[in-house]
Amino acid sequence: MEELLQSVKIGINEKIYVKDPESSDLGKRIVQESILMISEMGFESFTFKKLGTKIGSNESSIYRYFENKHKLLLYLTSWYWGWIEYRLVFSTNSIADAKLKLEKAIEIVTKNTVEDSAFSHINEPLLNKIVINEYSKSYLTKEVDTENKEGYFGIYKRLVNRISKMITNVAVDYEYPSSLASTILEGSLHQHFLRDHFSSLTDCHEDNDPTQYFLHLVFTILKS
Amino acid sequence: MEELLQSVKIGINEKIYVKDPESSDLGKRIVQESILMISEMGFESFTFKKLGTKIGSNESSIYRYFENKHKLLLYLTSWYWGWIEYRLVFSTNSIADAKLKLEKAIEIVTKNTVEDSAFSHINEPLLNKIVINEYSKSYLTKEVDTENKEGYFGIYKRLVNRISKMITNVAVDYEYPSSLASTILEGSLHQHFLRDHFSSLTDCHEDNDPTQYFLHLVFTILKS
DNA sequence: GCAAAAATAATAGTATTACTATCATATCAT
DNA sequence: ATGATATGATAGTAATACTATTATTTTTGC
Repeated sequence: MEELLQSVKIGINEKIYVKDPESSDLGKRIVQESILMISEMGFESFTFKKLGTKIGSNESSIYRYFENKHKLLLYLTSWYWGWIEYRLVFSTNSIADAKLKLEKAIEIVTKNTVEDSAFSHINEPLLNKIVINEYSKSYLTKEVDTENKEGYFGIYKRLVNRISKMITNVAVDYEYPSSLASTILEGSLHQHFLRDHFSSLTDCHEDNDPTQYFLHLVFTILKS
Repeated sequence: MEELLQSVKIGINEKIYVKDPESSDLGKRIVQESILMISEMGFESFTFKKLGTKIGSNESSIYRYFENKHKLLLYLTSWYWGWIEYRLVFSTNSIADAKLKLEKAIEIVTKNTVEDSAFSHINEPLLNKIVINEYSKSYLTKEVDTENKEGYFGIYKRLVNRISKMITNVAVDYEYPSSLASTILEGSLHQHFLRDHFSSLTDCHEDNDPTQYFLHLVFTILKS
């Protein structure tokens, strides 16, 4: 299993990058360091110039991998969702019972992220922080529709649809499986954010985490 | 009632602006035109220079009202939530039944916005678009915690808490009233966004709007 | 082991942004 | 009429988000 995982590569829409960062050492350093920098200083303060200095490389070299920092964010978040999807498929595949399957899926999607040794240059917990703090910015733009047509959000959409189908498998008559699936994904990021910055707006704290909240919410709805 | 409304002013944290835009003609034009421009071109493309040109005024004059465009966004979104809160309090005040009260609140908070003649320089439907597309950007920053301490998000927090209390009044034993309230507010904006740009990720379309989805969701949960 | 190709680095330059500062002019209140 | 306040015009700055060009390394194919 460990060995199997080591050969897995998260497949990302090739239009998102100019040159595949997985294909070279510099590329991997760009990805690795950008995760550290963005999680530390936030997406707006992050620049290719700063990243170049940090990795001892040149600004112009980074542009050979990504057109701009928006594309880099799309790359990082796509990778994250691809990784979540992979883990979701992997862990739910063998579960026959629809309810248990959905339960597992919700756990994977809403739990706080732990490190995965299979991808050594990627710090998953920090990437998770980035997704919580920055993911919305990748689609709340004037270019969403064109970028969506280009398939830049493909992995995320596939993930929502997987969960939507799992919901339908638990309750065929439920009228809002896609809305509920997207609420789980987006809402979970939001609850994590509230826990960190607006604790009075959430009941998710130490024991009561977003996973508990959404498990209760989803299964109460689908029971009826 | 019409006359009563005409004298209402949405109270916004004074630290958000340098000079109250409601206090002058130029200020009102700044607010009025910025709503049109931001909703049309998006927040990132919008600049004070462009706004100055549009209203036949000077960039430097706009800086006398708002420190920067981030503060202007805080102002506009605070106004929006203040206006929603006002309408929510106004229309639920006379309702004695807790369930009907919450139902009304959810309607006000999740429905698509219609124009309000009481505030002539503010185009509420366009402001609603701005909130859907840009609100997250106002708090997904490195400065959230300091700005939160300054009270910049006070109106929004009060609104979430009002709904949270209404939830508790319907179901005392429900464990996640604040999380559910924040899910309704944030989730509703998200479902509106998905309807406009990622229709495959939502079941909210013409007839099935976010209001229906959340009414069903909330009352199913609180029933049990 | 060497030449060609590919990758990376260095440098310079551009338009735009997000301001700040200063000074001039217009309006308004007493 | 005077002084205060609001607004406008102009200029300037540092940083950003790039593009373009040329130089230097590194890789690779034979």
